[in-house]
Amino acid sequence: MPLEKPHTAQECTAALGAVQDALYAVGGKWKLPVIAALRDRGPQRFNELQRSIKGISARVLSTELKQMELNGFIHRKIDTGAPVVVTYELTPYADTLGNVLGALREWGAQHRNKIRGKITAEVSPPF
Amino acid sequence: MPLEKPHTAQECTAALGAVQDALYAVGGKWKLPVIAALRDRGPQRFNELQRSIKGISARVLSTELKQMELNGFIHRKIDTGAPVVVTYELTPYADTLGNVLGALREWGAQHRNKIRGKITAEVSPPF
DNA sequence: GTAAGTAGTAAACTAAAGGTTAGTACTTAC
DNA sequence: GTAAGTACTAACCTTTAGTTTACTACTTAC
Repeated sequence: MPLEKPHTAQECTAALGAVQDALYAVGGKWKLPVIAALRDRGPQRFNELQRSIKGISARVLSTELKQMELNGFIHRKIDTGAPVVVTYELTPYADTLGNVLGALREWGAQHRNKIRGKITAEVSPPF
Repeated sequence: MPLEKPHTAQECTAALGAVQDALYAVGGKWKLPVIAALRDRGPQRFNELQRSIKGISARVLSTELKQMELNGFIHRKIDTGAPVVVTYELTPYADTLGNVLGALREWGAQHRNKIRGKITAEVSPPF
């Protein structure tokens, strides 16, 4: 069952809203690549991060980082020494996405196979 | 860990792609409301469905239904009797979204509380 | 025959997301 | 002092998502 069956209309609306909030938090083109870059290359500075994530522009990186900071996924660390150094890093809170991303990845992988299978099945038989 | 740590760059890219495919399949403004409407009101005809989902236009409903049919979530049943009757219904495959939607709803609900808590905490102390 | 319903599609629009180019203010290396 | 780097922001443009309004072709009830 897609969403456990809620009993009241309020519960149903709340469940829908919660799912949509979650989708919004990880949705868009670049949030996952940002998380992935920080996860497997560690904390990075702005330009470093831009180079890590192929194709992202400074403008978009900047806005994504701000949203993700608001959502608590990212910490913007400022060292106010001789040259100010700004470093972005994942917070422990970002780890709470584990289940969500795990479920999405698993379902997505299976779905990809299913769709590919369908196309191959429709096209291949006579060959 | 957000995404179990893959060992190769290929695995990492594949995992990211899978997550993005999944997000695409359930993303957008209306796919979840459509699923919810069919889930709790049962199979419905086009205009019926449009009335069930407050605010959706015929054009958008039409395109959402087509995409969801391609993804295998929905079956378009045609009874070619005296008046042709078209009915939309969820397929068993739509149920495979259970884990994904469950994880999203749970995380989303918790996140909503966290964010609300933060704002209240920031604003309320002196009062 | 006309009013209302079914199952949509077409054309034109607005809004939101994202991309491109350029520029700021500052620092460090040569 | 000039070239290159850091950490961005501003202005503008394109693309995509979603909305609005109207329309078709067909059926059923009165």
